[in-house]
Amino acid sequence: MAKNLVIVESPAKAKTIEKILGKDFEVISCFGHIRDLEKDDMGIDINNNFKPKYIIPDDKEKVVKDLKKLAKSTDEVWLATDEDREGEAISWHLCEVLGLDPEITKRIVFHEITKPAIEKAVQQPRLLNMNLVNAQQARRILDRIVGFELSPVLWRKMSMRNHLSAGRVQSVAVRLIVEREREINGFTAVSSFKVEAFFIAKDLNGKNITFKAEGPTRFKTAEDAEKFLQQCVGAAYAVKDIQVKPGKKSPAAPFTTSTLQQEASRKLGYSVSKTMLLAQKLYESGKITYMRTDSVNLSDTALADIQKAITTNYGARYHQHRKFKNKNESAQEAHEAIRPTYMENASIDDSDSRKLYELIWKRTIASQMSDAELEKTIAKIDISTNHEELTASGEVLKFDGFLKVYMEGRDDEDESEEDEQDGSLPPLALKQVLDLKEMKATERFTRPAPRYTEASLVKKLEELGIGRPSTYAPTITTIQKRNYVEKRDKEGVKRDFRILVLKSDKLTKVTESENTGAEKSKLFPTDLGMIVTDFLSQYFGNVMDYGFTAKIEEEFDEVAHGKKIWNKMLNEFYTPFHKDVENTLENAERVKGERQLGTEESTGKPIVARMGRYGPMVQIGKAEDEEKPRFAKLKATQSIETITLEEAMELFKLPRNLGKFEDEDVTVNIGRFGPYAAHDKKFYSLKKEMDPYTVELDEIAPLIVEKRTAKDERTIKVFEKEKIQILKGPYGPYIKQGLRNYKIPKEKIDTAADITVEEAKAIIEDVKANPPKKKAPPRKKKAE
DNA sequence: CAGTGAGCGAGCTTCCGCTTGACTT
Repeated sequence: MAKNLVIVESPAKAKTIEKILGKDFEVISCFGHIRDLEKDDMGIDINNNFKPKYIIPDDKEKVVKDLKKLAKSTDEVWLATDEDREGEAISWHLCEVLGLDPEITKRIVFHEITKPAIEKAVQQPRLLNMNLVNAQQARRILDRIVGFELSPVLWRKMSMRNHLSAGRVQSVAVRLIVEREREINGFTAVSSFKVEAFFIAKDLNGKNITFKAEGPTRFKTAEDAEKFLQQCVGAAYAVKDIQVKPGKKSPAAPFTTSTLQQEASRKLGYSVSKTMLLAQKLYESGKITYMRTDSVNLSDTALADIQKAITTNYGARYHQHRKFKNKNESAQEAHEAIRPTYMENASIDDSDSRKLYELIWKRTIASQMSDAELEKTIAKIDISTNHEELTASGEVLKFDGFLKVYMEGRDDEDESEEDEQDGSLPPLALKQVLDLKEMKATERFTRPAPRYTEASLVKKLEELGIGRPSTYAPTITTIQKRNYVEKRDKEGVKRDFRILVLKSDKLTKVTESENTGAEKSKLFPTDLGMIVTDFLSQYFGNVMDYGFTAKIEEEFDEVAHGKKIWNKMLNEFYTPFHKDVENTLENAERVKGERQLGTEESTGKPIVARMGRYGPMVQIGKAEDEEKPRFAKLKATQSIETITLEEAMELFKLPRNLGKFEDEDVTVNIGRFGPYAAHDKKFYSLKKEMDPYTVELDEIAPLIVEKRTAKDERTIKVFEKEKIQILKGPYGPYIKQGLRNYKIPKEKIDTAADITVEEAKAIIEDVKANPPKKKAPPRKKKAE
């Protein structure tokens, strides 16, 4: 047994550190937090100065048991959890649980897993910082209060009330998406005319090439643009001025969790959870450093390693030492930036994670490479018939620098409308006369801000200081699981635009069309998300404010610096917050999100769109009317906020009766699992390309026949009387009786077709007697 | 698998931030 026990958070880290520290040290992982607030009564004694009640969660009991055993049989325990608020708290919980004295237990910290950093840390142990621990407790308790007081308000006040939730992070994330959607819905595109002239000139080899020059202004109307082009009839064009300016581009900082998620989304099309899953794999196999980090820092050993790789691969001229500073104030920088552990591996074998690894490798390398050097040329071109001038600009790369390896991607949000890459210009001389090929005035439209992708939402949250590297991916999963937000594509719509062309002194007009507004894999708010957001914003404006987290983070910092008492700070938050909760429970009406659409022509009955118990719907007539109201579910892409009366009426065309097949009616409707046809008490899902509003009987009939034969193929054997079937499933053959399925024992799988009634019955009895183990055991009620 | 939609109200749900495994009726 080693003399010293070092406890870290991550097992992969434990392995590496143990190698560095040698045989006197055993390094073990506690797998993150080992205690959490109890769930009953929120786990907080609010009337007793917010005294927390901590328990060891079921899935941590084994870890804690092992830690206790090791701690007992060792001379000294060292706490080496991460150097941030959470890490400090984990160390304190370890003291409490393992019976260590926080006044003497050695606490060590390092920001990088390198031999010098760790050896240095061991030589300079400190003690637990209780102020920092208290800041963490305040953070934890505040989040619990917000979550566990707001969620029940939703259960009481929403018409759909199962599994709803609210929280400091998730509710603001949903709000961002809701507000962006409304911004887009309320946006009106304005058009203007952009003038481009195409000239011909000789390049260095004497070959004619075409280059582009832009007009002086954008014209608001087609008339103004036409007037300008008319003025250019018969004009001569000459170069009036040439300016050449040097320029440069610098590489981006190495990856943090958030920038990795953004780039993997832009360049590889990965969801944030896919990125994190692959990064975890790379980390566990020792290929990259820790993947949940907000730091852009690189260790000295890494810097030396990177310099070597650059010099070997590209030459010394391509290396430039850089130190990046974090732009983000909320960063806690407990780790390094995300980088390969060994720069000599430019790629790896694993096919799943190779692309992500190469992205990390390139980004890391590029971050220590020279600037790219450019030469920007701007030429002004005179028009003889008026006083206006045209501008041609070109950019030539003089030295590629970091661009040899890597260029950061962009979100459409950052792009201005004219974002075409400037090409190179032919050599031009002052007063040179130019041949005009043609001049065009093209109608262009302003665009609303794009909807968020998962990754651009993470970027926004990070800017607001909301959430942490370990929670970005789970938060995005949560708001989708709660059905506040959904990820989907949107088809664009066709739009005409006008072009005026001046060629050989003749003006012509053409109209072309383009597809606009198409989006792929974007986040859309659901009706539920909008209604919940509106409700929370109305009654809990403070928590829903985009600056709320930043504000309380400042207070947590004050606690961490000993300038504020943690429970006093909590009390200042809680008193008004809880008053809002009580007031809302007492006074707020149940929310239906109702919107009037108009009246039904034939009867004069009101038509509304609203939230029902099973989702958004439209309703004709009122509940208190003599005749029952009619209901119809909204389609997946429709929303209460934007549906029109015409679209609503269309929904009432279902169910449709298509006529008879084999003497039974065939009806078509949309159910819980999408469009289906019903025939002879059986159901058939419609194929994706079939539209339930227009589909015909002769398209449904093959569906019915097809399902019958598929069922025959799936069936191995049937015992009619006992209602037992032996069927072929995706995991192999199984037995079905009534609605329940039973697993066939391994030794009989291959001869499933030979199973007799008696054998099948025996298997069923056997499974019933020894039910298969469930994934998660049912929650234990305390026996005390 | 594929009805529903009012109101009453059993008993249920819920947060954020640290960390990884378990698992195919």
